[in-house]
Amino acid sequence: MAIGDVECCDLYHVHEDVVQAVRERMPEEDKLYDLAELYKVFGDSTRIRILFLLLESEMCVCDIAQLLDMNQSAISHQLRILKQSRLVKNRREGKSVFYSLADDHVQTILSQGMEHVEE
Amino acid sequence: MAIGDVECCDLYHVHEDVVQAVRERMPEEDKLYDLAELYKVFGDSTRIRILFLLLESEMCVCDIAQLLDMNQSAISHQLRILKQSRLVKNRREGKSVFYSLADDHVQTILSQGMEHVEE
DNA sequence: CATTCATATGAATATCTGTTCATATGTTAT
DNA sequence: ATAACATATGAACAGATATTCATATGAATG
Repeated sequence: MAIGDVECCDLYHVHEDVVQAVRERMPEEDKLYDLAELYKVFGDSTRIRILFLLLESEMCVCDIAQLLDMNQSAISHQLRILKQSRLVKNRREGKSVFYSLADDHVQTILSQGMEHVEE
Repeated sequence: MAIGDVECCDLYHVHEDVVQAVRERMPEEDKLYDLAELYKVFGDSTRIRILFLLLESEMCVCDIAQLLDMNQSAISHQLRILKQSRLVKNRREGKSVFYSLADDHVQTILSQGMEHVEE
């Protein structure tokens, strides 16, 4: 048994070259972690609904809260998470703060996922 | 103030036609919920790592557990979740059960997300 | 048929996460 | 400056979730 082989199921199902290939082609741990973190942000129906609203037009916190029938604080907390992930951006106009999607990428990811769900 | 208008921020930021447009173009609640559920599955680094392993080749539970240095039970639980979401499929070969990606869609979603992360 | 090995599953637990409540910050107008 | 309004934020709580442990199921082999 060569170094790098994986002993498994009391047999050697996976040979050294395959293990090497898998290990080499696996992205770094950090990237996989970040990727999971990104999906986690999409993985909440409140945030998904916010994103779909913003797909239509920019909105202030109060607009979103009313359209989703939720309280202002909850929306504000979620917007903070969305902003930290750079999925939305905001601009202040007087007392209001208007949120919009950060870039086209968000729309792409959403439609991609929607395709899968609609299958 | 017409029916359908949203009173907001003590002003009428959103007019009836905009509200109507947003409401009409919003996907159904059920779909948004399902979409969030889908992303939730991708939103865990153990499951992400499993998916990236399976991108390379099909593997039995034991292979995966060893490659990820986790115990068999944990992997089995996660594979169950992945299978319920139809992201992976499996086949039995003797005592082993081999898992693989359910379809090309999974790969597309993964690479899509990875693009965003790598920006 | 009993044993061994691979996988699945239920219960328990510790951790994480979303919402609410109370309150702070920041802006406008009187 | 003070009042009124929009938003942000911290603490607390309830509900969800990933992992572990113990054990069950299922298949091959002597």
